Amino acid sequence: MQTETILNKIKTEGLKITPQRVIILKALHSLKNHPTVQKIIDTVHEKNPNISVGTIYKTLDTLVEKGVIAKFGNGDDVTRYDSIVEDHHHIYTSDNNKIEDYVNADLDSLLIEFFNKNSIPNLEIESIKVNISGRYLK
Amino acid sequence: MQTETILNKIKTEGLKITPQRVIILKALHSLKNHPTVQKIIDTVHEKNPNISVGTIYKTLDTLVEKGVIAKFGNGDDVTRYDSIVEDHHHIYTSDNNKIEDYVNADLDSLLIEFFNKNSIPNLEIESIKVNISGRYLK
DNA sequence: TTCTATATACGAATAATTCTTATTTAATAT
DNA sequence: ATATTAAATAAGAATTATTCGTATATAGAA
Repeated sequence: MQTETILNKIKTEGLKITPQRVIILKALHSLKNHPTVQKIIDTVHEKNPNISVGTIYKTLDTLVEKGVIAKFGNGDDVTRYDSIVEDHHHIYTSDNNKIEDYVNADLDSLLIEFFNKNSIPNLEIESIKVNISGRYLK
Repeated sequence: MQTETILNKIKTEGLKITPQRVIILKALHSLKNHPTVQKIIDTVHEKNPNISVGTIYKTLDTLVEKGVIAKFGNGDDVTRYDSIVEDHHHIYTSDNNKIEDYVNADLDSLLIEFFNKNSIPNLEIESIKVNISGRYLK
């Protein structure tokens, strides 16, 4: 979702469009690689050192709550934010510590079909995300 | 992996079998549901309040490093430990905050086959884990 | 322009995790 | 069985991450 779309969305939800929110959102969108809070704080503070850390945490929480950004954790104790909420998967590599997006509609269909045929008793599935771990060959 | 198997394994790795390690491992194995560190600490302290928190953290780290237990994070800022390292998937439900294991060999084959046909350039895949989110119908 | 609920800054408080160091101990060799 | 020693532990201090409380500021509505 683009920054503008998100701003509209949160406005619709009855939240105010503040300069802080705009700046934080733009920072998140400029950081392509699933940034940690610290990375977002650093980026925001480069040009706006006056925005408080508490506000950044709170704004991110609010955005997650409104479903316009996502939050996830890997096993490394760092919480990461994802500016994309649309369904997609992640590739983790041991080489670098980047987390890449993996989008593949065929995979999605395959999984949906699988769970249609093999449904889990009483469970209504809301999302299926695949985490691919591996390493890049030199 | 059973406690005994793990003890043998870490012994082979040149680590000492200490009472603390045995107690912590058993606690982890008795807690079926992907416990947080806090839960493990509480369980250990029920009968062994003398085992220090630092030791518990360190022991868990060591076990993860040796690959005999696993560590993962969901988006809720809590690090969780998994006594099972063998490939399996997780079901997250919004209702309760439990995380269930999902084991299905057919799903595994399906995924392996898919990525054989649709390999990701230069990436050697080491593991594929599926996170299923949903809610249980009453 | 005024008004008011909401948002922000600031720093204090809390929680989670790591680090430091003196002491203890498991496992090895004797 | 005992001595030896590298590794492990306890304890709590230090660090880092996150949340909270509150006085002030402000976006958006009237």
